[in-house]
Amino acid sequence: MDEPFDIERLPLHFDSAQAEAKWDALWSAQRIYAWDPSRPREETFVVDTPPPTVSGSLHMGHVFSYTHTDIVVRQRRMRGMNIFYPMGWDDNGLPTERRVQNYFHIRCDPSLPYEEGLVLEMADEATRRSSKPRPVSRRNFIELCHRVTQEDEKAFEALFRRIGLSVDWSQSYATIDAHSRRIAQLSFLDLYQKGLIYHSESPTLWDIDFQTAVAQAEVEDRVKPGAYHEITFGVEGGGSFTIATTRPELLPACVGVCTHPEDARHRHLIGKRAITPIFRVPVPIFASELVDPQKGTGILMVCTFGDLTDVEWWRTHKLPLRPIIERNGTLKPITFGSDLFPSLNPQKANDAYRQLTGLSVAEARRRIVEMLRDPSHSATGPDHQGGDFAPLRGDPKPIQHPVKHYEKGERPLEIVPTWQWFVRLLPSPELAFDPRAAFIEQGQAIQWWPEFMRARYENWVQGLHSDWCISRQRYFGVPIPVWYPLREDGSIDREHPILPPPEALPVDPMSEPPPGRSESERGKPGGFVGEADVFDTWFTSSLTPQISSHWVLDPERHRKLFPGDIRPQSHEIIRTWAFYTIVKAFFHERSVPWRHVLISGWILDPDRKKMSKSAGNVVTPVRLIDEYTADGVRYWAASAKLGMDTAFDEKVLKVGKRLVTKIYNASKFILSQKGEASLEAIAHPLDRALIHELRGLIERASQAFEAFDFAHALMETEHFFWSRLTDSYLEFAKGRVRGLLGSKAMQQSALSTLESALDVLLRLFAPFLPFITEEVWSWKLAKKRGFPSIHRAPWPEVGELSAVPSPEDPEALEIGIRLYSAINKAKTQRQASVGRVVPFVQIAASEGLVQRVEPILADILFAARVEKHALVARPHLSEADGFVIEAIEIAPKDMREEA
RNA sequence: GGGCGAUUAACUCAGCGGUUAGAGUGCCACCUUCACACGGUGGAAGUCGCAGGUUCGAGUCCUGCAUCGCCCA
Repeated sequence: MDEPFDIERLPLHFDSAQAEAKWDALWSAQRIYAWDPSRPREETFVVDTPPPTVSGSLHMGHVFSYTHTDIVVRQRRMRGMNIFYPMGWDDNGLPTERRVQNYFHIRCDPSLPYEEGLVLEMADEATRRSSKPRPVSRRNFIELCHRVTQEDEKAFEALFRRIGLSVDWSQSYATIDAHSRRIAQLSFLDLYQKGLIYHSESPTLWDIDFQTAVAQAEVEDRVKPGAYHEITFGVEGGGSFTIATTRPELLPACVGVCTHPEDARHRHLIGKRAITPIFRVPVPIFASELVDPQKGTGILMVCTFGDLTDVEWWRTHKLPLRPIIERNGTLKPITFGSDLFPSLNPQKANDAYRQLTGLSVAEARRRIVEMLRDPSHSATGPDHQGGDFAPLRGDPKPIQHPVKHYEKGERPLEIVPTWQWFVRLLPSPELAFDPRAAFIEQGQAIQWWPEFMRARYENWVQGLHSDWCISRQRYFGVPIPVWYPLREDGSIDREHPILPPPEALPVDPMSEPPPGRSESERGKPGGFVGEADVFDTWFTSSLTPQISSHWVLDPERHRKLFPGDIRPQSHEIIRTWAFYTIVKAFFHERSVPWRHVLISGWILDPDRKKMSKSAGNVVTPVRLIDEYTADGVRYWAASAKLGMDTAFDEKVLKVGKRLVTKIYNASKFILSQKGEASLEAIAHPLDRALIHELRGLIERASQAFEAFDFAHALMETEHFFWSRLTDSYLEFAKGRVRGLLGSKAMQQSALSTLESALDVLLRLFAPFLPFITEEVWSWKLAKKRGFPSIHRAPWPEVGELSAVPSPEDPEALEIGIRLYSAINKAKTQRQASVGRVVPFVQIAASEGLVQRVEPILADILFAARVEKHALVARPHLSEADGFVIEAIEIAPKDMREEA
């Protein structure tokens, strides 16, 4: 940077790899991207960066969206904003646990004691196949999770640096680090105090493989094959009816029967009691609008629990709770003939149920279907102890139906009553307002880019049907900061949880005693137990603005950073990340978390499938950066507008690299010219026309950035650079620049125009192509303009060119291009290169055009290597006809030296 | 089933009420040219998904339909 610029020393080709490494190191060393905490909020631009899930590798989808953010950030920085652009790592949660289990071939067994100094190596494939996972203690497991994520974070940072993200790395956080744990636990205490959190044993969506609760936002419907089983029930006092169910194995959990109030087929049954087959349990028959008379037989059994409607009926009709599914998805032992499980024939019921105990849901279904084929299990007879026909009517009818799955899970979710913590999202007597209406309002106070993405958010809020279950039965997560007293009989008193004071956070209730108690009381009657559950990862991730702003811990910093300016993210997590973040900001401070949400689209493979690790169609970035340069890769990302899914196409990267090369070469030429450039010297009509057009470009590019339409700004800038500057103006100016044409003043005018235009264009390109622009800037302009880094130089403004008067003919450049093209075309059609000398050309045009081209004619003809010419006005030509080459002579190749 | 988006040249995309619809890539022809062959010049290439409608005028607005994708049931 200190070396004087010397054209002779510049290599023919731009060494991008060397330059990228050099600038990354220099930017770091000079803290170009550091946030300045002393500047006020109005001058600050705050980014709520998505913390990537640290899962081992980044693909082009990541590069795509992170580059979008960086482009916006870099432009704002050049506009003088004090940028707060942190990086977070989302390392807690299931993806990390799964990766760590697989990496070391281990599983967590919380009953095991901690092994001091446990060192494990990555397991090889043979070990994974031949042996069972090694059990490790909870604490060892968590330590191993930390180890793996720290390695992953390094790899992620390296890649993010390679693509030139202007992140302030000193502001990094991890969602599992002590600071994030403290903020998450503070959030819990605050919500608890505000009555927005409650603890209850209630039916919860439950993944039987991961054995954890999941929230509505993590559930997805998958269309799976199933079958309607038509099963005949008896009726107390005589009669029968036939229900249809896809889950016959839940028959022992049946607590009621339900039909539509208007359904004439079943209206006579309402108010009576039905008797279930096999188990002979009397259950009430009631009516509900929620029943779809078109589905199945129009009458159905209500179980605890087959689906979420069952939960609703169970609540509203105060039905008994008869859960039969264990947390691992098998049928638990139960005894009929008890208060909870009544039966008209307990012995038969228990004989039957015994065959189901311990079976998986799928196995139990097959077994119970066999039983239902036996007429002796029918409850339709007068004493309900058998009947004339089997309860199962005909064969099950196969259907395709949506089944709820955990988004990361394989087997269908069950609904299991468990103790869980919830954040209120639905209206309730405890709240003075409808949270959903408030969330919609908050969404409207935020600007969504593109605007239509707001509909995704509103759809989600309107469809909310559950409070937010925030507890997870996992290990690597933020602990829920709660203990429970143990009664004298050793039972857990969940009604009186013990919470820590805010200053004690973060706490781990599994390894620390509550305030004022001693660890020796743990697990003893009269003592306490720690809450073993951890938070849903979204409970922490929804606090990224507060984690960055040090909410509660540093009010002054918080005021400078909250609410933020932009939240970049992708559209599939509007219902989770965007939604929960809005919820938290509203509940904690009645505020929006940020002013703008920027939604990047997806990168699709050529088959238009989303590029994702699980789909196995990822393209890894490093090879592409090596081949097309970091700027080239960024060019590709920058070419796509926000919200638009884009098919991955390597051709676009190639174009990016071509642009980088062109900037390098054109800059080399322009900046190697001798002489002092100044705006005041710009006097030639062509020069003033170029500057005039440049002012228009600055306006259009700046406006595009206001609407976060960086792709448009890039397109405009690129087009100007290529077609106005390098393809034409640069050629027209060469005669004067070399002193071969016109006066000394006109030479000054040309080189001043070139340098000024390059100066502006480099700055317009800088947010997109940070490496090549910084490289070129450093040659000469850095010192001359007094901004050592282009990324701290001012974003171009029209006003900075005000020393250059408007051209008399604003279209002078356009007219020049038309003449130049006409001559080039004539040469090409005669199979001559554009470099060939033209001893004579006769050009015809309209009278008006002839007059307009006069002031610039010499420059154009020089560029076209014309020696003698005749320019004639033809009355039959209009200005739109342009220039007509009526005659042209082209010199032989070897004459070009004489030019 | 409800909501949202996409559908423009072989490919990737601009254009979103106003003259014969654009760019880049690819293709074809030509050109080593003094910043650049990691170039340049020129060319061919589209009934703007389909059908109606509004308008003096419609890829551009409206209504249906089709196909693809996403979100939600």
